[in-house]
Amino acid sequence: MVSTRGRYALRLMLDLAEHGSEDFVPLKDIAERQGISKKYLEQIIPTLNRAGFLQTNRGFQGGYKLAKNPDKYTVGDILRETEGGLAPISCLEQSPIQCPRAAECITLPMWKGLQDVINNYLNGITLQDLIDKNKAPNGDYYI
Amino acid sequence: MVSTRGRYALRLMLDLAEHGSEDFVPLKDIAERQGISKKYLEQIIPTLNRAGFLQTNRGFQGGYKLAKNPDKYTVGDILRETEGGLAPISCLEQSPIQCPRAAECITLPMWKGLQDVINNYLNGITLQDLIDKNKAPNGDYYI
DNA sequence: CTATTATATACTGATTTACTAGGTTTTTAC
DNA sequence: GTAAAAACCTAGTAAATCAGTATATAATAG
Repeated sequence: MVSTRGRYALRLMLDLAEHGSEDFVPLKDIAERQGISKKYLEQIIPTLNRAGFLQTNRGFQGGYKLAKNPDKYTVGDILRETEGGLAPISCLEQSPIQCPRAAECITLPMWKGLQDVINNYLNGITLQDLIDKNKAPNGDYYI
Repeated sequence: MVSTRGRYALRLMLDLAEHGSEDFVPLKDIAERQGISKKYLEQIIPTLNRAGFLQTNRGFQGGYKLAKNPDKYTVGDILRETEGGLAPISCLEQSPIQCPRAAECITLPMWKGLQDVINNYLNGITLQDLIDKNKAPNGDYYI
């Protein structure tokens, strides 16, 4: 289950993709448009920033803009960064796997398969894809 | 992220599939074989029971057995029951969706697609499939 | 009757989630 | 050079969830 952290980060990035082509966009504006607490976004954005996703300017008329074009960011990129990974079970959080049962675990390959299915899906969708809704008029994002 | 509840439930069901063809299997045995606290399994098993997955007998030589053959239970069935659903975000937990933003939400179809991808994958794997590891010799469970 | 099992309910410590609060630093307009 | 606007930093907190324990009751086989 992805938390508000990841979901808000995605909406923040989408907001920048839609509104921040030239000027820097202050967090205040994003918070208002998206209906999310600015204080909470302030806490989420350093993760995006440290990942090199953003350009920032401080002070008057400062704010944020995307470092690259919207088609260069996948949903998978953003969620992995802000959620701290997308492992479906805790065993798969570290690699190599620490669990002493790993060698004989009958369910492990199934979980790995699930992880692959999730990552493949999310890596196939960019911010630009989400904006160009016509790419999938019936809401069908299957790969 | 699926919790120990769902993972232990799956291992419990697999243990029954492997060891409980004729006799009733007591929880004590499952707990020992799987290295899981019996007390914790006692708390998880009523969910499986209420879902009609099990046959039970109390008292001496009592225990549990599967109500149907292992190929009749998918991983999706078991996880949805014990985890209380497999929605990737809280918005998708109820249907119809309650979120007032749903109509204009640009990310919602993407999340629905993720939910479908997850469910399709997990609905395609039965307990029997997990036991017959040779079905996927390289651990490749893709559909 | 007794040992063995399931079943039911309540409790608990630790962690995570979703925030809020308060402050400091940097930049710009005037 | 001052005021305002913004990013940036750190801490706190109420509620929920997680991962179990603990205790008691009910049914069954022999």
